[in-house]
Amino acid sequence: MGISWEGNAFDPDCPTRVILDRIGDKWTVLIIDILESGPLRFNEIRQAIGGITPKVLTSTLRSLAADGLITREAHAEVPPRVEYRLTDLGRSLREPVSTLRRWAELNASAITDSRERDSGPDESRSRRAPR
Amino acid sequence: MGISWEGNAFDPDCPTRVILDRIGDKWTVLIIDILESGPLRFNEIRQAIGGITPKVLTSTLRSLAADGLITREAHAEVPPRVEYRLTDLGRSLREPVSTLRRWAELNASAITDSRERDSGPDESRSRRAPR
DNA sequence: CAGTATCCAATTTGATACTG
DNA sequence: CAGTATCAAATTGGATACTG
Repeated sequence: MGISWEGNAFDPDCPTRVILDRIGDKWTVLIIDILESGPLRFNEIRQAIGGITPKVLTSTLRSLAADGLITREAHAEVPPRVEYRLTDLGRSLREPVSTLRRWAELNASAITDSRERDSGPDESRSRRAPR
Repeated sequence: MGISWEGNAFDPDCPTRVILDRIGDKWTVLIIDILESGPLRFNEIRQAIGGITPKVLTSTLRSLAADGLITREAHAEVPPRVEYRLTDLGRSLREPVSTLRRWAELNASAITDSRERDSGPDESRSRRAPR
């Protein structure tokens, strides 16, 4: 209904806050992207991403599954085989994220230019604004 | 243009990563929303939001200004008056964020239901998935 | 008014090693 | 293979007090 959550960003259960937290996560969007082309196993995801430790991958995957964005299917075999698959809900998230991505790419230079102006023309280039 | 940054989520300078980091921030979206209706002063923003400490507000505002999403105008008066104002770039960000917000609200119940299913029907309700 | 300065607690992230 | 267990490092967030 028309209930406005705006201003409720403090509430960790506000749907907007929930999804903002998810996609703000370093790995979430990447994992969703990777799963788009089909289900993958734990180590396949791990290698596809590179740089993620098993612990972090596990917790990210769990969060995604808890929110219903992906499913986890453990096949009772030996050696074990577990497949992670994007749900329809997870797939549907790609569209709004793409919108954001397009905005980001379209305005990347504006942001970069602003940052350079901000840090000053003759300042060390390695510096970046605090986040 | 066609250059794909997908898979470059590690690079903190990847435009998508940049914007995902920004809007994933607890206060950013809220501040942008609040500034929509007109420029505000430091303490006006602070009170409008509530719960943010000056230190955090300062750094958030600095980041936003560095990326060109808002401007900071200090008027040489006493007592000092500083106005923060949304830039066109900042305003333009509201649309993709709204798309995301709509998705979140549309799918909030699906996520909530999934979480409940995930934690089990008879488990403590205070628990939430790790993020 | 619009911040800054300190300090601290909590959360995250990761490296590394180990196991059902 | 698909994780878990530990531990350490780093990044935040916030409380509180003070200042140009």
